[in-house]
Amino acid sequence: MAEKKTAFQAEVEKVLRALRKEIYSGLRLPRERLVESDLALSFSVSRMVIRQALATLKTEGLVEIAPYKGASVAPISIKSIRENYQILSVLEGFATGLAAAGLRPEDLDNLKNIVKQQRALDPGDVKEWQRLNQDFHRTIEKACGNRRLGELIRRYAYFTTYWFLALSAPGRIAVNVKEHEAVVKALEKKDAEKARALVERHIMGAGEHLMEHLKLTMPMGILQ
Amino acid sequence: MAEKKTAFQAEVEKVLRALRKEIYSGLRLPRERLVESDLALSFSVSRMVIRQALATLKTEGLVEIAPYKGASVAPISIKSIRENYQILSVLEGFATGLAAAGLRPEDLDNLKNIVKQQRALDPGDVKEWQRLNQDFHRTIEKACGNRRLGELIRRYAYFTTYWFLALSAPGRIAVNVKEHEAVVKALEKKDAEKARALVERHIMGAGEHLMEHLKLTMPMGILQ
DNA sequence: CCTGATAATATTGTATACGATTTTGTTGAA
DNA sequence: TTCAACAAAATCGTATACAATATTATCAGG
Repeated sequence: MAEKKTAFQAEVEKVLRALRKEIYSGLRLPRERLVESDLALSFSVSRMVIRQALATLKTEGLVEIAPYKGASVAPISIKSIRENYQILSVLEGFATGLAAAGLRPEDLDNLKNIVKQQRALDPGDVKEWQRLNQDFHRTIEKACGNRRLGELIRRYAYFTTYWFLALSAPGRIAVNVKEHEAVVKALEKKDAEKARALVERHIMGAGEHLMEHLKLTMPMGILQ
Repeated sequence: MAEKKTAFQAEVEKVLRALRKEIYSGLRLPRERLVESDLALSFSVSRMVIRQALATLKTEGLVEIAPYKGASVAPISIKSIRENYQILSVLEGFATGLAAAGLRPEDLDNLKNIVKQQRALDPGDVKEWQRLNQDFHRTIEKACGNRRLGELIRRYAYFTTYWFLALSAPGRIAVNVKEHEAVVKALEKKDAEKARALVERHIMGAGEHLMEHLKLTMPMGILQ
């Protein structure tokens, strides 16, 4: 994206990575205030860096900003989760369809390898599963040949690493791996339509499953 | 989006509208430099306002910004046009599918009315046609029930009003109106799948037509 | 006249300072 | 006690000032 970075921008990205992690790991809970001067102090960075980072997080939907009131971790609602998953599933599905055409042999090998690792995984190792899952989709995004689409997907994909999203994962891993296998098979046959449909349902399915799970297990009040 | 606006933000939006118009009307040509202090003077607004506006235009893909070199109108390439149309067609198609479910009767009437006006239009009146076209899609975006999706689409839709994009319009109006009619029919039947597919092809088709047109008529050098 | 080096100018990047707004704390009357 | 009114403090928003960088102009040597 940015060919050359200034020191300022590098600092912003550092803060960005840190804050994302703090938010989606659950260290910062929804509605928690993010005071600029505090953050500036704790990251030993100027307040402008923090402001820039917060503005970016706003576009990712992770924080809300109100004039003169400041930033806070965005509250999560079933509605916002659905909105995100819908967008992500559509974009990622489309990207996969595009990738079916231009996929290089080494990319396909890479995907097969990822799926194999996933199948061999300890069913409780959610963290590693999440990493492999990310790798899988990242590979496809790169291969789709639409740079702008890739950037867009990445922005929305941060969402899926939210702390509570992992809650529903253990029961999904087996299903997920099967779906990945089907996607790889479709890509191998260069069946763009099928690959696209599979991924779309794959992601939206994960979303639906998650939302059901949340409705049952979440203490009221955290969700919106 | 923004519940409350500060005076600063209002000024930013004013500049934003003006600059978008200047760019996509052709007043500012690709690669033209956008010097902050000049713009600040001509809009009688602080330089910070300009900077904020330029940053936003960057996310819309209308301008490029390089550190210490400043902003310039983004050069257009066939590739970037294709990327934009792909994204837009997918998102708008999906939104239409969603809208099929939740469309209110008055929205449907509204759409029918727009199409009727379009059919009665003087084939040379590209400006009015563009306006109606925008109305048509805006109505659908609002009815889709996914706020975030609507925002996203709007960001990418600015692109389609680029000055040279209108060049290919006259030969397209008849086709376009027919396609709109088909979409309305699908919506009336609440056939989400069909509405989605129609819109997707509708927009991507417009994109393909445009790109063919540009390859033939554009003086080399303006395109990238 | 060209070319490279250097100085002068123009332009952008950002830390700082200060005004605007919200939030918190205090006080006194009902 | 509870509440409203006001004051004080905290926090945010942004214009300004200056530093960093890029661009243009100048000029000496070939």
